[in-house]
Amino acid sequence: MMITLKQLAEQSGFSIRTVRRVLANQPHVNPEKRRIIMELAEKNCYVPNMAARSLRLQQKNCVGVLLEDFSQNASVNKLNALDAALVEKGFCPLLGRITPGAEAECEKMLSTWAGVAEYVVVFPVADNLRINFFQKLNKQFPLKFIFVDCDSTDLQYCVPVDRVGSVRNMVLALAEMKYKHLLYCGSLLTRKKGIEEAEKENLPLKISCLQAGSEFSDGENAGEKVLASGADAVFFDTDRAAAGFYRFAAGRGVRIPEDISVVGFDNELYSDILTPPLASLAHPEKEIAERILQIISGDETEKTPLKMRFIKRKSLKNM
Amino acid sequence: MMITLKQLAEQSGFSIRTVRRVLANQPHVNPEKRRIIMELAEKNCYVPNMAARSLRLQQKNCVGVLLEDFSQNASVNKLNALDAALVEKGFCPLLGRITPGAEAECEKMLSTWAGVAEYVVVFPVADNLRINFFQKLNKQFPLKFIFVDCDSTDLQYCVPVDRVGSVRNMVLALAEMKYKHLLYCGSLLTRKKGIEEAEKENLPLKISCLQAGSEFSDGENAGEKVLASGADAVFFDTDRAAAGFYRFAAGRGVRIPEDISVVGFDNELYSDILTPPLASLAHPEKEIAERILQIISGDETEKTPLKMRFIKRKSLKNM
DNA sequence: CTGAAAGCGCTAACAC
DNA sequence: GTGTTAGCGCTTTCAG
Repeated sequence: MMITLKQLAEQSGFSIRTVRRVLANQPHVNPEKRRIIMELAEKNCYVPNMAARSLRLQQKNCVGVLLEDFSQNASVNKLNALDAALVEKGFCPLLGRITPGAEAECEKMLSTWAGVAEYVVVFPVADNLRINFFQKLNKQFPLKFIFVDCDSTDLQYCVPVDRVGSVRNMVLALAEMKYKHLLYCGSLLTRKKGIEEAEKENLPLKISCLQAGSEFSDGENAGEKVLASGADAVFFDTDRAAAGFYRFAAGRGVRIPEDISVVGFDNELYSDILTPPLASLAHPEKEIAERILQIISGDETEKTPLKMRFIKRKSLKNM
Repeated sequence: MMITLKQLAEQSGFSIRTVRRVLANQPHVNPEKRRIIMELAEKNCYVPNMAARSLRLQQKNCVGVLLEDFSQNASVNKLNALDAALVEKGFCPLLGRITPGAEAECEKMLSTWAGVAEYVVVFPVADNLRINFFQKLNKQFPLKFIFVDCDSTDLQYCVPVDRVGSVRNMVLALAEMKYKHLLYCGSLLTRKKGIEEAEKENLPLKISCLQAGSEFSDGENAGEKVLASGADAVFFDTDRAAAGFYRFAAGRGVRIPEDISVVGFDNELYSDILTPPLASLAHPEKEIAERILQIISGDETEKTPLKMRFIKRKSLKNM
């Protein structure tokens, strides 16, 4: 099935060393012999065995990627950007998942990564981080974990994303756009803190809060209260919740953005497809991938938290 | 960094063989020695080296997964289902991408999979399959390719999905729901053929076709012509195109499903979030994953093409 | 019950 | 220019 150097050596009549020289493009080989060996290798589709190579060189060219959720929270966008960056540098992404409640399976999986991967990138659903579990992993496995978008400083490597500051900046931007009254509808800590940071600025913008969940149905169910608030703009925990509000609005004949403007969070794949396109805070996928590669390459220079991008779309006025 | 069996043997004073017995839970070890070795291994977080293990056992426990697109065509749903199934059986998914135009990089990546993976699952964007390239891969690499949702019979392993028959059945279902006039708006071959198959049934349902692309903007731009057709139901190539029509409808005050019912294709993550929720043909992700695992496990029994599920939602009448 | 040793495929130091 | 050989960490056969 898989031809080896040794077999190539036997079949060609030359030694392993010479065959190796040819296949590794090293000098000091008789051109004629080189040609013969090259042909033989191509004919037999020689491909080096990665397991043997890793073992011998003591180098691991896989990078583990751990996702909590394949369908939400724009994690797929991050995976996409990271995958592209990894492959470009010759690394192979090993895909895994952390399912809350299935920690044992996760550990089993990680143990099969030892020896082929050195780093493991973890994309946790933030605000939902089980720090203890990750710290245990950090100690238990001969793997270097890189935690993305996670505030703890105890963990070996981190790619911090400043959600709080990004929310704050978004609020400032809304104030600049002459909005009068912003309602925050949600319950996630980072969003709340960002709102509070913005409040400290004494903006000419009234800010009020409505406690609600972060799912589609939460946004839909909060609809009446959102309207009752009299706000001219509403910010939701997630694009999902914002999409729920869209449905409520459609049912009630509420016009977006004429009656009320809407901002979501995560910039999901569908945000642009909704009508009107939903303004949202986008994760800096590219920059995250870059940082991760810096860490893996050993030149970890930048440590400042990354910012999210405020994507203005037609769910805001004058877009 | 990573402790080895040999080091464990040296530190404990016993032989590699004995240490191995303990760690592999094999019998015939003095209980006291077992205890000592066990403790030492735990203290040092011993994890077996996968590269060495693969090499020695000549078995590959990674499975490559090749995606064409991370954001469209519900490929993420399939990836999700496959990943879950693979991990459950103790396989590690190796993630890769096929970018049209970047075949060379794809080959480079595949060559790094040799020795750690035996099978590679390919999720091509159907109707867009570059058979030649895949056949070349099949010959060139010591890897067994499993092509999902792909009609060619020349390729070693296949998990066929009967798109044509599924479209046909969807049309029959619409006829049963008393629709009078269905418009197919698109250009993809499998959809067209499915429509043709349905036409052969002489249904009490007028069927007409409108040539259009499969992207969001295509659905949006086709809006006027769709209305002009007088159809009471329209079927698009993709959910994306259907979502484009939603936007047109919102702008023109066209009510879905009162004025016209809509059906998409792919059952994207957002289809349920649109207002009204978009009826669509869903890929049989779970069944695909099952078939793939059957092939990998060597008991390839079922060969009949899988069917897609017609997901009825409120973009249809009386839902 | 325990240990010595071979070998998976690859790489590279060392000879000639 | 070319060949021999040790060894990465693990598994297993064979001897004691």
